[in-house]
Amino acid sequence: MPLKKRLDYGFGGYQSPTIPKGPRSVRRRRSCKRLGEDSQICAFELLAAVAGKLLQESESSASSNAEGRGPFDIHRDDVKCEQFEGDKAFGSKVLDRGSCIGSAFTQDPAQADSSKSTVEETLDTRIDSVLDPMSLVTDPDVTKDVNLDLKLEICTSNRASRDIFDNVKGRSDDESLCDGKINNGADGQVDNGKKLAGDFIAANLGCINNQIKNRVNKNVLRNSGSSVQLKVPFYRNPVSCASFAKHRNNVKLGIVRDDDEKSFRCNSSKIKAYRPQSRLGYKRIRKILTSKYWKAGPKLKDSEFSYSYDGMKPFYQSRKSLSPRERYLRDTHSKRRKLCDHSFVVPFGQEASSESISNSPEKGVKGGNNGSATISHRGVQRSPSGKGLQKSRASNVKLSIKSFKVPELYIEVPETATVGALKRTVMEAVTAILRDGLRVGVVLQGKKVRDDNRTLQQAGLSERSNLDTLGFTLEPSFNQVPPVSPKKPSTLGLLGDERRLTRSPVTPILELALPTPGIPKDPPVVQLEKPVEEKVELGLSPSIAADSFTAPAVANSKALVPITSMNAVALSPIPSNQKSKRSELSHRRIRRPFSVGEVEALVEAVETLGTGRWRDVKIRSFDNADHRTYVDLKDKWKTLVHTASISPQQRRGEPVPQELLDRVLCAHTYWLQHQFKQSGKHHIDSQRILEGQVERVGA
DNA sequence: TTTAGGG
DNA sequence: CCCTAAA
Repeated sequence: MPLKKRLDYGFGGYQSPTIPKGPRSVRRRRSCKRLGEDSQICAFELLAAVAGKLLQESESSASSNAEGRGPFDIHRDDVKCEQFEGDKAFGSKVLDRGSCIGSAFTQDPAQADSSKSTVEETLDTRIDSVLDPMSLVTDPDVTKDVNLDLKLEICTSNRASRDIFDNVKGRSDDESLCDGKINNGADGQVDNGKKLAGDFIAANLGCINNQIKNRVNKNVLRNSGSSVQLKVPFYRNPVSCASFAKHRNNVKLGIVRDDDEKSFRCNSSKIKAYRPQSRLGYKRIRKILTSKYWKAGPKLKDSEFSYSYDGMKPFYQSRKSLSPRERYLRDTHSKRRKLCDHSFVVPFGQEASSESISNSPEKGVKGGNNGSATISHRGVQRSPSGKGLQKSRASNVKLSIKSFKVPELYIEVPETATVGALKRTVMEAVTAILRDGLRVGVVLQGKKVRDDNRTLQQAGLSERSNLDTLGFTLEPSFNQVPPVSPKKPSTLGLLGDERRLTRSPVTPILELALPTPGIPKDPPVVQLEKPVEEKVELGLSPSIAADSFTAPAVANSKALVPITSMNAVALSPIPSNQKSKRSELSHRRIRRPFSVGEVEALVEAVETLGTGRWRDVKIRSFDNADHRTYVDLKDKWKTLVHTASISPQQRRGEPVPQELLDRVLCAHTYWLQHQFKQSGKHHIDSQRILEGQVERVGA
């Protein structure tokens, strides 16, 4: 079948050899795009909330939860929680009408709308209802409200710290805060936590709670007079649920929020200070923050946590759950890589803290009991003792982080699943997120500060002037590991281990088959998707930070498999190491065939956004896939169109489902027409056009 | 930097 | 995937 340069699939005689492209100046930078881009699901928050609720319920069966106990009130076989941004709505609707070649565009705007509202309402209720329990979980004995006012003081010291949470875990006494006794600290932590939080029943969460309590409540709250409150913005107004593919018999829930200032219940003004960075900066930050990939973790069992050896691991980890080998790996890793160079030191005097911005290796951070947590950056590897204390001449940089946002999370469970199953799924997801640990990154003026040895001054942070462009990021400790087949739960553990071993710049590419989005899985599926931007509000100082946080794909003991939405699609680990990148520069990139899942995501995005907006496509569906550039996506689309236009016999490589190819052709055709309309400024009745299209297709 | 296309 | 002209 000959392929014309531009395919022309029916449209009454319309030929499109030369489709005028809209001038670049016309490129849309609509706000709605931003909407879609920014809209993230605060799923983690929901999860946390739900988990809290779970806890509550398990604690007292007589819990008086007023809200319905039933599952989310979703009545359709196939509910799609999706809200289209302007463009998308249009495109989808139109496409729907024109749904050519059978299965192409399955979205029914009407249905989507109605169900959307239903879902939203339900979720709203739901979420609200869990809010209380959450606060309880977060801090049963200290926090009275859910507002967060975690004040951090960044001491402009050179003192390197292993990682924030190591230090946060710090003791309440005057013991050295940064003595690097991670293990010991962790031990005490756990034990103590158990004692303190003995009444937490749910094992997993209990574990987490314990540690949180210890590290946050005990060490921060108690030690300091100031308050550290976790603010958990529970939900934001539903704005858009990114790309839900239609699944038979599965209900996907997307907790949606908007990305507006209203999301932040306090200090919106400060948020605004950050906002102006606008899309570009935002995107950049997200890109950076969104570090790569989370992998499915090993199955979870109460006693079976596997912890990352990375950054904040100690925060969530209990030593006893580590095997010797794990411990070894962890330790060696932390030594080998200065993973986290920012430490979260518990409050002790702002004045007394740290060294100046110069390269002084070791500065203790101690002092008055002023209650602010201190983040000390040091440019040098932490010395063993870390007890040093020196007065600094340089002024401290004070920051207050008001809240952390967590990753968007999609949960997919069969309609027939029980509420209990849903709860367990959520619980597992939450647990897995925490279990795998996080790292902290620093972003300054939209750029990630990679050099951990740089001083704040050197990084340009020595003065307040730059604080407003300072951001902290939460990053997954590990690269995402390709999801495993649901049928092979046993491999989960292996992967879990393997990922530890393979996280080197030369990590081989793991290309595992991904479940096709269109194919419902029996086991519940939890997916953490698109990273959610995280904002850190700064209280004392003029700085505000943005924080992003990628979501881990989570697997439960039943072999949960992340569904494919490109954002969660298994990604081959990419060397985060710039050097290796550079050294490889000018080399041809390795070939990375698109998986079906990726194709699906691409198709979905193009259906929505159209061709010619590859950057947007990238952002929309491949934001996390750093190895897919918009050029790649464009190229892939090109080949897809070609593939779709040739006979199946001529196709090579991994077969793409015909359904997808059909959608490719349909979208391709549609957008040709659409572009034509746009550029020609002809306001042709789309209905008629599409009707014509349908006729032709039908014929 | 992003698009659009040829290689 | 790469390379690049254009915008």
